[in-house]
Amino acid sequence: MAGGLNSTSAALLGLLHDGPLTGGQLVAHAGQRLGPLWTLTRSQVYRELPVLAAHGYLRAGKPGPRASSAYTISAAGKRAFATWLASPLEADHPRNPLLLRLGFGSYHSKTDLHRLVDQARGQHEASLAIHKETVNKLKKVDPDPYALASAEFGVAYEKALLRWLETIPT
Amino acid sequence: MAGGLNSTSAALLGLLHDGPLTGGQLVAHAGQRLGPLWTLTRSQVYRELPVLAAHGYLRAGKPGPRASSAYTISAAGKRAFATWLASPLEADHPRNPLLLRLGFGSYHSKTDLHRLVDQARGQHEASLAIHKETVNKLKKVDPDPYALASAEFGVAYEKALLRWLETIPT
DNA sequence: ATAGCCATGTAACCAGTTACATGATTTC
DNA sequence: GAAATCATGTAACTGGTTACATGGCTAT
Repeated sequence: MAGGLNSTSAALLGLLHDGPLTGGQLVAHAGQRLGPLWTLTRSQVYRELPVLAAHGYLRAGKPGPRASSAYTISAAGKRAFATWLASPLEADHPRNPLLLRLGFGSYHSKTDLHRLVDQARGQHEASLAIHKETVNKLKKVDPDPYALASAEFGVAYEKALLRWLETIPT
Repeated sequence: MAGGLNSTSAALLGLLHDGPLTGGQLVAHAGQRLGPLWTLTRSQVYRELPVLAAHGYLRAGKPGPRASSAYTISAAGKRAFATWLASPLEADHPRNPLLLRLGFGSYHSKTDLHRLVDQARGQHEASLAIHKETVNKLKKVDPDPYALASAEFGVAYEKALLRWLETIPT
């Protein structure tokens, strides 16, 4: 972490801009605020927190119940986060299990291929519904236009995938 | 690997259906045939090959230059691959660095936000061009409709993303 | 024949997932 | 106040990336 933050750490620092949080609270906030856009597991959070503290980006408060302490972001932490925000965008490497299977399409039996497409359709229709709901909720409640844009990406992605799905030769 | 194959191993077994290949050749074939649909590094290949051999899915030939031997898929290997093909589709968990940054959109300066969007546009226009070219090549040369469908997914994905990009509030 | 280059294989590292142990809290 | 449940923190493991060492090939 000499040069820059990894995405997980950056996400944590970002979340802590709104005030001190404990590990558990961070996990919860990440789930809500970053939601399906970027996942973050408990293990990752608890692994990164001490590292960030060691770098002086965070300061741990007094341990509460279960040795859980709230972490506060420092000035250095805010600086590191700002640097990350301005740093070059990492490449997007989508890795879709459906595509791998489809790459071997000619080895599939007709039935297996149909099942594969059906499964994919089911999964992505479900995701589409979730993203649509998120969009609707945000439109009513939250004024942050970027959270809305992210959710709309989800909708666009799922729609594009579903449309493409129907073009697969059977 | 008691129950099923992981995606990497499955990809290797799939590639070996066309005949014995060495580690290096497998890497090359993966790059060509699976291309951007599913990446596979040398390290992964060399790690999985002995494991697959130990399971009896592959049989190593006589070592050639540089201790590289061609691996042949066994009947058990073909069975394992067929089982994998028919097994339930894993979920698709896209994880897009752009979305994470955008999730913190309100912390961006206007200039940084513009730069972010510009970078993303550049990256995805480049990807779109590559996928389009792949589609064109395949249309002329390769008769496999599934390879074509995969490449067309690439095009659809990039187009959807680029269209969405322009809707981001500046 | 040698120098430089490329391909091959290895190893160390980092990120992400799953599964577990145990401390707190609620409920009866 | 005991039992069941839930949240918290840890640890082990798997998958993926990066960086390195060295064998073999090519060109002069």
